[in-house]
Amino acid sequence: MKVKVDPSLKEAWDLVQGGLKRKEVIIIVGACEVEYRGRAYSELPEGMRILIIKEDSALILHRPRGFEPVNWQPSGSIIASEYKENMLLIRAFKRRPAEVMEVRFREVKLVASLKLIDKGEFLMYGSEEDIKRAIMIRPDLLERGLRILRDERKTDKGYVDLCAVDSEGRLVVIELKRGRADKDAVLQLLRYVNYYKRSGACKVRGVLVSPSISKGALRLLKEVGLEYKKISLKKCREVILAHSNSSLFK
Amino acid sequence: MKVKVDPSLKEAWDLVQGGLKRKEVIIIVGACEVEYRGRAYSELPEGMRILIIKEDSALILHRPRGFEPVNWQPSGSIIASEYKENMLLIRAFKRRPAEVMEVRFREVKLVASLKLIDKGEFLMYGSEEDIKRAIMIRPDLLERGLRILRDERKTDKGYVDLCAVDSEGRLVVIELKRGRADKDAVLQLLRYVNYYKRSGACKVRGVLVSPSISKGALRLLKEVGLEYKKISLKKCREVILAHSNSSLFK
DNA sequence: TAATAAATGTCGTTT
DNA sequence: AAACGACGTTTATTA
Repeated sequence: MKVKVDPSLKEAWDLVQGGLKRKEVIIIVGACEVEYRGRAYSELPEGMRILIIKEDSALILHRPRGFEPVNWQPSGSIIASEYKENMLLIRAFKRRPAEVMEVRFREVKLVASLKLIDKGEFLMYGSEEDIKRAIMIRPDLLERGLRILRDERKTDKGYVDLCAVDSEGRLVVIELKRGRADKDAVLQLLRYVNYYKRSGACKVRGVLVSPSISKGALRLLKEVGLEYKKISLKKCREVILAHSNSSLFK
Repeated sequence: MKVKVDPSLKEAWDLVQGGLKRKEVIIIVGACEVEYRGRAYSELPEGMRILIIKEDSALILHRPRGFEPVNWQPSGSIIASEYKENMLLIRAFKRRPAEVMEVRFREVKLVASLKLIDKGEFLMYGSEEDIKRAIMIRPDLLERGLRILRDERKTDKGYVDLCAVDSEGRLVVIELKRGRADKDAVLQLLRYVNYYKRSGACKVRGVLVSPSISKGALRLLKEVGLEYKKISLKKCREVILAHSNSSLFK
């Protein structure tokens, strides 16, 4: 790891050049101005910020407040650094869409470059995919007598989350949301249901499944003759865990 | 600014405590494991990462690759740091929704805490708002004889981007998109147009305005009897600049 | 490559 | 507090 506190711009540039060459992660803290041109245009006059350059050439520039970076460039950019006229320039190009971000440092307070070793596998529970998994294990989470049709979404034009057949033989189109469902979710479901109604002969139901739903969405849902079923993420997690445990004993 | 390279965990903790108290921006680089519980659940085993704690208590944890943080907590969290059992704990709570993120450092390579002075005003051009502004200045960007109705969106239930009256006295509902318009944009416009058709007596047109549109969206648009008008962000920018220049001579 | 939908989306604005 | 829509959304998946 190479670190310099209050380096000259020339020293900082040397360190950045080395870091880029070795594909390390680089952190620069200092006074800079920023310009972006691409899908939109932005300007940011001088101020103290933190720039992170990652080993896959993603760039992230942070101000002292807020969760979001003020400017950035995603992975796979082409990065160049230059030292001229008492400035340290960092420039990141990208094609498709064509975009450029340029950071001009007037002063660097801290610069560091190091290889970050990070092999940890990130695990997340509670995604929409997890709800789907739970329902496929236990369709009765929605209603008794429900039979899930595997991979219906592939065969159809729309990307339906799940399809099933109810105890009376009706097709049940299911739309899942991991958070509060809104009007968009209802319209999404409506599109799929209409598709099946047009194309198929059998009766079609549409069910929106989520932990909660907005008032407006629920009103719209009922207006267009769709159904709502509440589900708990916690319950889904339990079902998945119980199932993977029982699978161990097969 | 306080910086320590390869500090002991105790030293790092001292520096973090001081930084939190003074509401500075803190950067920690080191080996850590992470846990998150809230709207979802996540686990990340040990690895080298970068943690930024901002002065408004936003937390951002970055791995060596990718644009997005692997874990985070937005502004306004309650942050606590602890030193125990050979670990430096950083913990961020948030209510509504209730969420906790905990970072456990086993080793710290670099820690820095400093006051970032950043008064620069961020300027961005090319937003949807800019398209709206340009059309309000020069409605003929869309078509001749168009008259924009000011702030129609306020009086209505839906948040229509713009309303206008065409040369034949028909109401024109306008939906703006700064990027490529998709099916969602068409459905959004359709909702507003239907609202006006139901509630009003006069004839209603719906026009989607954007720099480009997806094939599927265009097909859907025509199916439901709406119109498309291409617009260039560059042109909008020129119109706004020309207008603000001419305003100087009033 | 385009299109389509998810996301711990976040953020701002209005009700 | 809830709802609604924009975002340089980004990212992943699929045709």
